Amino acid sequence: MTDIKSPLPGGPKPAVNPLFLRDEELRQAIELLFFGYRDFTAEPDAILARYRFGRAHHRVIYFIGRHPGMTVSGLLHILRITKQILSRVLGQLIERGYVVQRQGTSDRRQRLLDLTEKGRGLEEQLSAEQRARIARAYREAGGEAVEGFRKVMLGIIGNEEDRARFDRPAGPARR
Amino acid sequence: MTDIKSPLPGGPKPAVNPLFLRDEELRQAIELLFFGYRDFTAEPDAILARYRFGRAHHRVIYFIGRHPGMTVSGLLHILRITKQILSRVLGQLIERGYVVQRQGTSDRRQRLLDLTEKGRGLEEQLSAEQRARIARAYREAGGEAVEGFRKVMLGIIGNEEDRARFDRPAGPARR
DNA sequence: GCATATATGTCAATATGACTGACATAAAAT
DNA sequence: ATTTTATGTCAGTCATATTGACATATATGC
Repeated sequence: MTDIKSPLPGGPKPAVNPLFLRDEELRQAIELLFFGYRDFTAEPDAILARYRFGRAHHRVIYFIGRHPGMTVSGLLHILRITKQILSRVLGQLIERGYVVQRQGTSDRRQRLLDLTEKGRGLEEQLSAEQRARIARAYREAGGEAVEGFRKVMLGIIGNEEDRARFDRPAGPARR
Repeated sequence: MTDIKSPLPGGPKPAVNPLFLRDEELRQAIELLFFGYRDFTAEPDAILARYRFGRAHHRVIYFIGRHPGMTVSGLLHILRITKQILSRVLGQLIERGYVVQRQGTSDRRQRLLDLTEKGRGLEEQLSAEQRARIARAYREAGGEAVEGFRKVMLGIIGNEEDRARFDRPAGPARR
């Protein structure tokens, strides 16, 4: 697109947006993220409401499901919330039988967290909606677009540590 | 880059994962959105906190700035919140001089909303951080990736009406 | 072994964002 | 003239999130 860098093959003067990253394009990106995230979270939120859970419960369930044996401090680090609010949300999930704790073996101060069967059921139900939405979007956009989406999203994620999660540990394994 | 569409120059069989949309890839997308949105909103949130405003104030300021003369019901429709909470947030913004109301001309029941100079100043400050983040990500990812990002995000946005906002009313004006 | 640091938990106070439900007013539409 | 629409407001409730203070158990360093 927009051939900056390529010196315009003899045509009339460039006239193509000299800045390229113009305000309109950047604002559209802001809005894509806003509307996208709004819609991306709407369905799980509706399910959660039926359980009298909130979005925070979803995130906790999601990451424990993704990383069984996750510690409390691991969750705090990912979610960037305070231990007080995590403690409450986690306490509710444990009390209602979605999550279990066990003591760490090498460090017995740690509480290792796992989903119960019930927890895996809810996790599946919640993320199924999101996976279906992504799958549809990916399918319609095509493989090349998906690569572009990943690149841009990785660029938006600020720190290297978080980016490192996406080194395709079990990714599409293409090539 | 990445020459799909060009039919693989005589190479060995495609062998590209038959399912392609596997669970791992979809979960990575979920996490890209989670981490991306988290980082995307972190800086504005920090600025807003200094004004004792919240994310809701940001969204209201953003969309009024984007669409001067926006009505209350227009905001309600975009933000998908109740009039009660909008009324409170909007009231605070008006009271503190960031937004002004004027009566609609064709329909005098309407309150048309605009940013004041002060409001534009704050809007600029808030979205500058986000635009800089996107600009960096776009620049690093390249134009083709940006197109892919847009395609996928549009796919994630559920309804046609919201998607229609992105018909490049003033987009890159390519071709 | 003692001191310190870390992992976790808990009590309290506070703010924001969001909801439902009920009701009110002004103006437009039929 | 009645009804509908655009907006606003009061009241109650809940989830998410904060800061600050303090407690306990366990590791770790010296």
